[in-house]
Amino acid sequence: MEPGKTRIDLSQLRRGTIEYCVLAVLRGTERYGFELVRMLSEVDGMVITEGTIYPLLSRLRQEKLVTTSWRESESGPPRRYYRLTKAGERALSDFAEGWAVFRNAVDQLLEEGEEKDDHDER
Amino acid sequence: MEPGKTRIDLSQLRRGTIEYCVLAVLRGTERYGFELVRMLSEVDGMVITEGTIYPLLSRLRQEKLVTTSWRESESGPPRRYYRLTKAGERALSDFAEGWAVFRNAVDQLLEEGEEKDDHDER
DNA sequence: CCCAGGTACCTTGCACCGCATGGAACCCGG
DNA sequence: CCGGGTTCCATGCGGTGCAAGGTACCTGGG
Repeated sequence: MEPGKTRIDLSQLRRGTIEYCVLAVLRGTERYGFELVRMLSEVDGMVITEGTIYPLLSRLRQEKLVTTSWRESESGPPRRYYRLTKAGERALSDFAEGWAVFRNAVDQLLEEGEEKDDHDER
Repeated sequence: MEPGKTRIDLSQLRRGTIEYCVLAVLRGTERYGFELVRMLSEVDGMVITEGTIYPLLSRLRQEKLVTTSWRESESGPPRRYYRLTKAGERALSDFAEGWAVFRNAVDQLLEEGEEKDDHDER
């Protein structure tokens, strides 16, 4: 590890949000687990592995936020496709509300009293 | 509780952020634990209790992100005041970076596909 | 004088979830 | 037949928010 580059452990940050990011990606389409890992891994700031997603998907299924259906693949074992339920859609929009409030709270706290260097503008 | 108001458990969301919210509030001033609970509780979306803050503050002290000093109070037991260290300031700004990236990732995922018309402006 | 209630500190234990690890089954090309 | 890609899954550890409970100090009322 280089000094001066104190990387912070951000895995705790992702807690409680990955779940809904998955739901968000499932809006409108069916997708399978491995695909979700690839998709979300490509988003900057969203590291995700199989060890994360499969237990997560099991929980979503158990809570009836998604339904699943097996389908054959031409290049590999069969895939389990996930689709949003009504409850899943509602959970997602509920979360979006809570997220907005929380995000603003954190932004506000981080910005307050930070008027020295401003190199980005929104 | 009204029906149709399915509140989501947001405590998971707070994981890994409260710590830095505390550091943020400590920028420039000294504050004591009980005060921090009251301050953060007033921010919308930031529920916090003593059971959360004291273990958290202990950890911050152990990691040398804050230093403390006892001071008498005129109305009650003595207070332990917390002050940011250099390491604390650095940890805070490191987090702010990571937070911005993560927040944008979540925002992006939540917004995508939320539009009914098929023309985007970005 | 004592005791209820506010202030202020703290510890202990549970629950939750991200992720590392490891494994199974299927297919293909060499 | 063997290695490597794809696709699924289960298990266990570790960090952390929070509820519950405990101590000590001060003030005011009965």
